[in-house]
Amino acid sequence: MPELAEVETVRNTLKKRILHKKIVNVNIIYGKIIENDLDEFKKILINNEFNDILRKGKWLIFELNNHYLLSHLRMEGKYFIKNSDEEIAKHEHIIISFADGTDLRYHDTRKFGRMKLVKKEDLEATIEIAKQGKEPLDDTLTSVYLLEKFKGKKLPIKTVLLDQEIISGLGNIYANEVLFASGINPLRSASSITKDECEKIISSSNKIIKKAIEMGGTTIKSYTSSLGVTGHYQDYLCVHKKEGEACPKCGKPIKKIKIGGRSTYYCENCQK
DNA sequence: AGTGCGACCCGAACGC
DNA sequence: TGCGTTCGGGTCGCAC
Repeated sequence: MPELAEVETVRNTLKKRILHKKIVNVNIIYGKIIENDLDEFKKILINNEFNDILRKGKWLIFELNNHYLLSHLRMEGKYFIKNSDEEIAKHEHIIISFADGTDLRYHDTRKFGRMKLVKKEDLEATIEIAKQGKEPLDDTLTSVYLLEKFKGKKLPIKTVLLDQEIISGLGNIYANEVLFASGINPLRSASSITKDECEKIISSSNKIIKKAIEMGGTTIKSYTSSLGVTGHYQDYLCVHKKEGEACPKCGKPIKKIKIGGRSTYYCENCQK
């Protein structure tokens, strides 16, 4: 559950459930998720509380007193809310217990997610946050901005759309979908993209991300959030994971290739 | 600097 | 059936 839309869904659902509850215990089962010293991590969280949850790109930002907890779900990170007396399930790696007898549990089959505590004053300088580019829904994401970023880049446009320092929040699934919606061949170099095509990329990203947020995100693998929200955007995918199926526009079979080591799906006929 | 690629993980899907 | 192998997903770090 990798992308901006999913992270936004998690943010909204968790906000309703965990704010202003005193943290009484932290149980770390798999520590490599956490980038801080583990004792330090526990010490800062215990007796603290979450005051708000923010988001930047695909990073969740839990606001504590004096600190922020950054959390990146990567592919399969999930948060569950459970009663503290429930048995710890497989793949639950970090358990944050509240005074009211509930837990916030971080579950990650692939153990790819990351967490990091930073002091409040250090947030903006934190490399993971500082590097984030403009978000698809941000008004300041303009064709002028994209043209400037694409200038001189020989890399395929597909690869460049995945660069979080340029557009923050697009992952492999949506990059495939955005290029299909924009009628752009994923192999073209970023520098060959015209201003008009930049406009198309922006409007398609907007449309796709908005729809995906509305649908609770995409779920290639079955995903149910802590609150029973299931992503339904997969019902709207045009090309991703559709190798050999008919293109929704022209009916020719969808092709699958690798670009920069990543699966890329597109229609040769519709994407020039 | 820009670019390319392996490493990190492990369940699912695939091949035999 | 059961085994071994491959793949995928986002990001970092290292090598060129």
